[in-house]
Amino acid sequence: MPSEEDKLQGTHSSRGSPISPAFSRWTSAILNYLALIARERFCASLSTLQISTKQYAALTIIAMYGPLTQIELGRQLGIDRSTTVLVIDELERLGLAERRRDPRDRRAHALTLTEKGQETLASADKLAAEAEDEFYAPLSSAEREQLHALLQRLVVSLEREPE
Amino acid sequence: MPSEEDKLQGTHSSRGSPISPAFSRWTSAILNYLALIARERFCASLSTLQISTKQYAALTIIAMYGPLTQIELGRQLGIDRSTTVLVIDELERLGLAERRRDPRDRRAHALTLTEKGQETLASADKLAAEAEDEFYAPLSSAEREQLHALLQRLVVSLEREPE
DNA sequence: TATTGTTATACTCTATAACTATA
DNA sequence: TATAGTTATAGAGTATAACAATA
Repeated sequence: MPSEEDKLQGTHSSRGSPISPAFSRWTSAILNYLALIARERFCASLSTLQISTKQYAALTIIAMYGPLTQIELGRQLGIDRSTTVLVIDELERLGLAERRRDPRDRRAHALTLTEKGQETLASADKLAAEAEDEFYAPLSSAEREQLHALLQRLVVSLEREPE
Repeated sequence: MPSEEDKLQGTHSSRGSPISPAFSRWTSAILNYLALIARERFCASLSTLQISTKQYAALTIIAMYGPLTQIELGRQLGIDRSTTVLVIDELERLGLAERRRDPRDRRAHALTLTEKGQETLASADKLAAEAEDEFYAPLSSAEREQLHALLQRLVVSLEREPE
């Protein structure tokens, strides 16, 4: 949040505690609650691959936009340079990503995925799809698409705002 | 609430950084992103009253269910006993809530709002309503209700689950 | 023994500031 | 001078464990 948003990473599980009816009139309160639960569950699912949601996000960005620098990755993830260092440190330790010297700018690193990184990403994508299927199972296909579309509209509108 | 929900309280503002298109296929990723923005904005709005979203949540619960104990409040907020102490410390310091001895159990505190606390809660409720109106302005009334209903359905389904 | 509130402590995630090596 | 990456450090928010008072 701020990935604060991604606070409450894989730390302590606040599982259980349902949202109080006192807040159910606020759409944003429900939004926050559901986002938390979804994150917790997906995080638990990803733990079988030994990675966090932020690391999964990093793998996704590197695969899609790589090779790219740490600054560029941090921008896509919405995190600081120094935080990016830690994320890549861990991915490199796990053998999922590599830092290479960028030939055109020797200050920068060119980030790429290893073969294992690509495999892990594919597995994580599968887990993500399963987690979504489970989480939105109470809705029909049409309703689920409707929800996605409404949320997407809000995102697009936010990006248009001057603020 | 689960905080985490409320992590990323009013700390550093990562405003700006939009969600990467790389994640837009996941409804839960959008959910997390929107929840973050909504929380940030509401938090900024509440800062005029000198309180955080968690403190606002506490005021709401005390007004609705009070007098109640700190344990009970913590349960409603989804936070630990020790964290509850800090929340109440601050509310008491601001003159918004009071700890009284519960006559039936002298270990416990009976939490109540002061008059100023009730006034602050009313102001905060107004700010919350305004924040919601602004945030969901891109949607029509019908769409906004639809969104709320879909999210509410997910919450209800989650509570039914054995897990 | 169990529970309420409290305190001390530790842990996680993150950012800020200062440093280095390049540019 | 400015920028990419790194490191050391600090802060916010939270939980865990131990304790006193009470049940």
